[in-house]
Amino acid sequence: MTSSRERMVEAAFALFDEQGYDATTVEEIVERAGVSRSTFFRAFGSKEDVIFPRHDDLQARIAARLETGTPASYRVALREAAALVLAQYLDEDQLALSRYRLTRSVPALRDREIASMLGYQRLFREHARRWLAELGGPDVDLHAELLAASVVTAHNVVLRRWLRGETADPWHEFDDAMASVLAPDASGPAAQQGTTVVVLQDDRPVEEVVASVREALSRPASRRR
Amino acid sequence: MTSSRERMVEAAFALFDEQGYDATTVEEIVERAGVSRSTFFRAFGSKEDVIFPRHDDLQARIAARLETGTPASYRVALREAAALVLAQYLDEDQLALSRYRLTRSVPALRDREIASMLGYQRLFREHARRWLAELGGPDVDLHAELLAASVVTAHNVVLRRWLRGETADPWHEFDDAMASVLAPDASGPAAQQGTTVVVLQDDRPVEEVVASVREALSRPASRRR
DNA sequence: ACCGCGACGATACCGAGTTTCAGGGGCGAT
DNA sequence: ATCGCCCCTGAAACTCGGTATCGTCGCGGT
Repeated sequence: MTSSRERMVEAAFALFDEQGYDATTVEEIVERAGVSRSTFFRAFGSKEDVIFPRHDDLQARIAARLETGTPASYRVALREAAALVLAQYLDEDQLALSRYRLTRSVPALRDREIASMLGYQRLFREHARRWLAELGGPDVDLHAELLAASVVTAHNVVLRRWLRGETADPWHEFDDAMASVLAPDASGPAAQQGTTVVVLQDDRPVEEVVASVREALSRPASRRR
Repeated sequence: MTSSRERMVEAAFALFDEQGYDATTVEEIVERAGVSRSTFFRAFGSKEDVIFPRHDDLQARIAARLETGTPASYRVALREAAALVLAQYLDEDQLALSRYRLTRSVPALRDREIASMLGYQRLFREHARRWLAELGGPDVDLHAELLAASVVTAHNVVLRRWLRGETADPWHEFDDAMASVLAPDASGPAAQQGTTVVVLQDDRPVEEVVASVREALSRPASRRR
């Protein structure tokens, strides 16, 4: 005996696959699932929510994991909390792939997924802020924000690769991505670019630089450096 | 003679301030603005869009500036593109503050603003990907993504501080934030003596650009823009 | 049997957004 | 001046997501 909630999720994804998200009404979903409109909105609150059936659950597990972190081990806490998200998607498998197709094609759903990711990022940020505050350092707010954004972004890159079928070993890529973001001696993404800024002039007189600029502007744009 | 578009924006913000976003219907807005419902939806497409009246315009300006970037000068391009966003908010002033109050209290609008920020971030990411690809280096995708996320996040921290009235000099904080995310290590001697000249846009008269360069070189490095 | 409670269904209603049709006012061409 | 064209506007009907209300059924506890 499948629960009516499961039947609604199943019916919804099937109909979205068949005729698209916008073209599918809640009326059709509840009809196929054999329930009433009231039941649908009681269970999911909105038509969009049925796309992310286990969102609340995941958010709670992330919060729980972050709660156990300490300033001394905050990198591990962030890494494992991000791993919870990846594990959830890998576990959902077909559901995650269907959702990916939908979020690619329907802007409203894409925005919705982004918002939920930012929800996770908010959890990361708040905990990072506390940890970094205890550790001390300059501009804790900015650093915590950047840390959370980097972790979530790195996770998303790996997740998206898996969703596109571009990787066979997402966990390995996840470890690498987390290492490049959370490595103790790395100060941020800019420090790892391995690129150099081109210094065009150093101690030439100002007027000489100005002359170079004027000359450069008279050349075709494609040749400018 | 104010345009009907302006009157609608004005009426909408006034009503949102008075009675909140959800409690205000489009009917009331158009009534105060003296236009019809049809006109409203023709001009803005949705009730949410009226909150971000110049969004399309800003997005276009960001894209235009990023187009002028080169691999050698990508940090400056990113920095100045981000500066466009901050400048837009500072310019809107009261409108930006009203919007901030709304986005804090109405989840739907918060999601909407996040989505538009991510729209900017997407522009940053795509251009960063191209630039980093030309420069070479490991995992261009990941680093382009992290770079874009870091720039946007750093910008948002400064913007939010200004919106909360926590800073009197947002441009100074912006410079610092961008430096901590974009600048190569500034402790080397080359960074102290060097002068980097980057021409981003060339639709201004040559002499005007030259004048800007001369003037900029006479100012302290941290204040250049 | 009685009660409480939680899940479900039916209905009415609100408001956002779309579609369609009907003016109406500039504006250049003849 | 008149005609035709086009763009902007208004009016009204319609779809559909989401909310609120109320009645019903099942089920365990007493």
